[in-house]
Amino acid sequence: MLVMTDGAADRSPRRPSRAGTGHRRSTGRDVAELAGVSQATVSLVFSGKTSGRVSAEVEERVRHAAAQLGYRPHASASTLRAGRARTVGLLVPDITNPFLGHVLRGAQRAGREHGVTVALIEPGSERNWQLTAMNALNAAAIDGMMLFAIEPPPSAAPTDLGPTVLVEAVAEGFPSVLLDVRQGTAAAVGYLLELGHRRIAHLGADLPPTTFKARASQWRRLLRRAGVDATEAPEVLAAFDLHAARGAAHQLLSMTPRPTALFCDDDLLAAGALMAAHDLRIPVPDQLSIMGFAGTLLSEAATPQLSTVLAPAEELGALGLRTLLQAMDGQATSPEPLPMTLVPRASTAPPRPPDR
Amino acid sequence: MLVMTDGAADRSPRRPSRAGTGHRRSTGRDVAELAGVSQATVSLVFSGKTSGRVSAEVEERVRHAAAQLGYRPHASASTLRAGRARTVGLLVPDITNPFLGHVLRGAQRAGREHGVTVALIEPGSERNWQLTAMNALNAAAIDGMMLFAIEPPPSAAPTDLGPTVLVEAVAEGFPSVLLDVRQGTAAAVGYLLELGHRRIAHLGADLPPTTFKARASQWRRLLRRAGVDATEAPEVLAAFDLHAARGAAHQLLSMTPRPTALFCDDDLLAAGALMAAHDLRIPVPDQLSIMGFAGTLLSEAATPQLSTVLAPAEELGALGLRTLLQAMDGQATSPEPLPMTLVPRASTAPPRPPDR
DNA sequence: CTGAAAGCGCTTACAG
DNA sequence: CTGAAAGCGCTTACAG
Repeated sequence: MLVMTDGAADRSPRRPSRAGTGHRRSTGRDVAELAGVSQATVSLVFSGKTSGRVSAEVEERVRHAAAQLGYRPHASASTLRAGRARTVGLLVPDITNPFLGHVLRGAQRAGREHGVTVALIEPGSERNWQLTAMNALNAAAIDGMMLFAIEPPPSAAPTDLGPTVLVEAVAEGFPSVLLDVRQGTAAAVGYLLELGHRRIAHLGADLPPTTFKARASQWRRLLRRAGVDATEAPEVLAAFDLHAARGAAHQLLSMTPRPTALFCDDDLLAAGALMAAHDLRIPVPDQLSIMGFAGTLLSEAATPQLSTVLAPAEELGALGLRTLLQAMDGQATSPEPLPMTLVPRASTAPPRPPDR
Repeated sequence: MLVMTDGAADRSPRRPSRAGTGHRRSTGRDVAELAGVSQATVSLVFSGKTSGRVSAEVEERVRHAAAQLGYRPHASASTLRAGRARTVGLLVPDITNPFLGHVLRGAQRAGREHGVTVALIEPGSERNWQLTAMNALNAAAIDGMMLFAIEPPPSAAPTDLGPTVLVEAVAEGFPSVLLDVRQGTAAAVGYLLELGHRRIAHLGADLPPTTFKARASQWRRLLRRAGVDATEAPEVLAAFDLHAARGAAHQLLSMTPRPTALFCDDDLLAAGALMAAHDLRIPVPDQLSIMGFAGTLLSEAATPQLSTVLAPAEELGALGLRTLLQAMDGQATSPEPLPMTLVPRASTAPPRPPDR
């Protein structure tokens, strides 16, 4: 049996080493020695700045030596010297949001192409996200950040925060990356209208980001244009969780005359509405159509499967990252909003004429 | 309008500065100057090593000066000098797994107490997770890692990888943090038996981690002990996604005699089973009981809501982190597995006597 | 095309 | 209880 001593021998003042692993990390100097070049050349090779500086033959020698030693540049040394971390933060209000995984994945994939790492940050217990963000920025742990469905307070000027891009949120002076929620809402509500529904109620999310306001106003506009009166098409807002949505849907479904369709701000809310319909023994889609929004796993897993409007989540994350990279270069421009796709499934059908 | 120039003036060779923010980050030296102490004292204050080294009065002065300047220690400088990143990696096979958000949250909260950050790493496009992990470790970006539901290949010795803890996975020589899956399975299957079911089929996940094997063997053991023959209680394995689960459940539900209950390895698989029951017009729970496993959002959002066994996800993450911290100190011990909790909901009921 | 050297902002053993 | 100084491993302008 091998007993790993970590003690006396390792306590030399100037030579900190990774605990427990036994072997010392190799450095650029080690690689340089083995390859017979200077340490600067090694650095050039690993930062991809060889063109016109290092010959192909020397580069090959360096890479070979590095592979032999299992060398990777020390991220912190590089950050410290170069003044950038090549890491950006993705600040989210709730890590457990099912949509998020795909946004993060898209951002990470796009980041990988540019040598940038995406760190997921949930402000959580700290007082507020702005503090968290400033801390990360001041600690030089990140070079910039994406705020997902969080709006900066009006007091926060873009220059206070360092390079920042809003994803599914809007604020004066910040570049935004958005879904085309108006078009998505038009697709969803238009589809319900085409099926023959008129009493299309709205189960909305009671959250500040404008992405939700846009759904509401567009829904209202389309119904008005179709000649549906506001009294026929009620609206209830719910907190962004299953149980609040279930309660709000109960309200909507107790109205007389009862809505024949529910347009929900998110799949999560639609899942809550499905629970309410089940509670009240209202068959879906025979007596009630339910439309989700987002196209998460939840819309597929629901019974019946939810008709929804699919958001290109990975693309949103990737576009967010690319826009942030531009903002870090001082070129902050908001790209075109990303189109959404209607996905008709089993939770929607033409309205049935009332039985009585 | 303010035009932010980033150019000439900033191009001095020795003085890299954060782009676009206008103001230079303040350093420990700035704080020291303002507080009238040495830079070393500032460092002592911020690394919490003041006791018996810095007087309360001086500490207060330093903190005040730091607050005025908005100072935060430079994370990379600290990492470089101290030889540890105070960051650990959480390696996961699939970022979008709904269970994961809670595990990560638990790990992050526990980490915060120890000044440790948890970075979420999805190996994704890279060749394999081991490469990703070694890269992160070699780049000194992380000090250790948790592998969530991933088993290291038999060839990987614990010493190759640096400090590593397995979460919901087991391998020779690595400390493991586990759910008490045997107890959870006993709760689930015991509950179905008590309801009066005998033909309890198993819809299993076709994945390597032993956590799944444990469910299968425990299910089989309990049925055998209850006198239920293997032919009465069939088993089908499915890939870990909704559609595979749906297909596998179709298989189980086409058998004669049909199982009266399905014990599923995860809520996701149970949701697929629910879809299959719906496809086949088998009412749940009247003609078929379905048990999930995990207690994710999916089990709540399903219609009917899924009876399940709740895994303490946040606690699992927190315990994983604490165990990793111990492993980094050379004290690698596997804690007791975490108990799971039966949550009876609407997808289970006593079996109905066959109609014919 | 390559090398020598400065210095990023910290931490820490040591001297006082 | 406090300060001066070394050095972690890089990147980069400059000299050759």
